[in-house]
Amino acid sequence: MEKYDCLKLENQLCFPLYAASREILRMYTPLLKELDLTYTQYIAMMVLWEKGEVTVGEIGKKLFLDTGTLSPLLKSMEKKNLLKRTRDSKDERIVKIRITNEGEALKEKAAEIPSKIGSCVNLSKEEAESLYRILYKLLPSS
Amino acid sequence: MEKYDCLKLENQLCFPLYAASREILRMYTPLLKELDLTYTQYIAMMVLWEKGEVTVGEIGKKLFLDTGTLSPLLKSMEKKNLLKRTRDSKDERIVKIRITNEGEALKEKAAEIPSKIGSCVNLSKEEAESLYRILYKLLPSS
DNA sequence: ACAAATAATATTGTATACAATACAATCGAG
DNA sequence: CTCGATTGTATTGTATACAATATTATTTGT
Repeated sequence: MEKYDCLKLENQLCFPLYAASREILRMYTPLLKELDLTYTQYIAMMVLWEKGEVTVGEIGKKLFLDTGTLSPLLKSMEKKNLLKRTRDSKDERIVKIRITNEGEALKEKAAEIPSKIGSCVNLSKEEAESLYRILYKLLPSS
Repeated sequence: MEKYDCLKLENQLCFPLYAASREILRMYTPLLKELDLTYTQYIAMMVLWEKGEVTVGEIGKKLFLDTGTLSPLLKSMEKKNLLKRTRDSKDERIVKIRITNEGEALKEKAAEIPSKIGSCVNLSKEEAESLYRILYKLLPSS
């Protein structure tokens, strides 16, 4: 092993992770476009579909995104009537994000997306499970 | 399995892929800052450290990035004297990217980065190999 | 030879990401 | 009680990403 071999792309673990992530995002784009959502908006909606109402901070923790990303994202989603932002009356620092009926309705169409993606991704069940498990080891356990 | 269970974050394969990718990028950021590089610039340098001279299109193919990302990236790297851009005299459509001495010199410092990252990532050898193999299955085989 | 197709790169427009900073509201030790 | 520390969001600045479009140069069919 040469001194600089570690700097070759094919010897890096991070690079295929980065590239595969973008590759899958690109697969989602045309499907999500039919719902007028981006991928980031889609996973934010996932939190709302499950919880109904959450704070900005809770979304950030779940998605590993900071407010620099979320603030403008949530504002643009409010403009599209997917959610409503309101300051908590008890603690004015907190902004509560509540899903609207329109946002809730989108769930129906969205439910078709995962299987469409699944059929494009060519992994065995074992590989998918293994990938899932290893990826979660890379995330901060909180 | 409920109809909407597929829309839960924890049942998604794409989400941990996306989150883990960003997580690792964040680990690189402070290390690369010492070299005044971003991660995208770093992997572009990897291509140059290995090849010396390549076309824009070749970099794009290797990194799975399109010209909308690469054009401004390579221009800013030229400003930092890491590389030189020149039109091919035989085919004026092609822009050749050639590493400079300054860019070549950076290789020395960069060689320390992979091991530093490796020591932060808590995967066994088997897990790392498995992850690597599966991720490459997600990339277009070209 | 030359118009149409193709190829390589650049530009534009939109949407993230995230570090750094700011700021307002609440908490907590003394 | 009160002021410094902490918390929750927002803003700013910089750097990607990528779809869509444009531009310029070669290639190709006839």
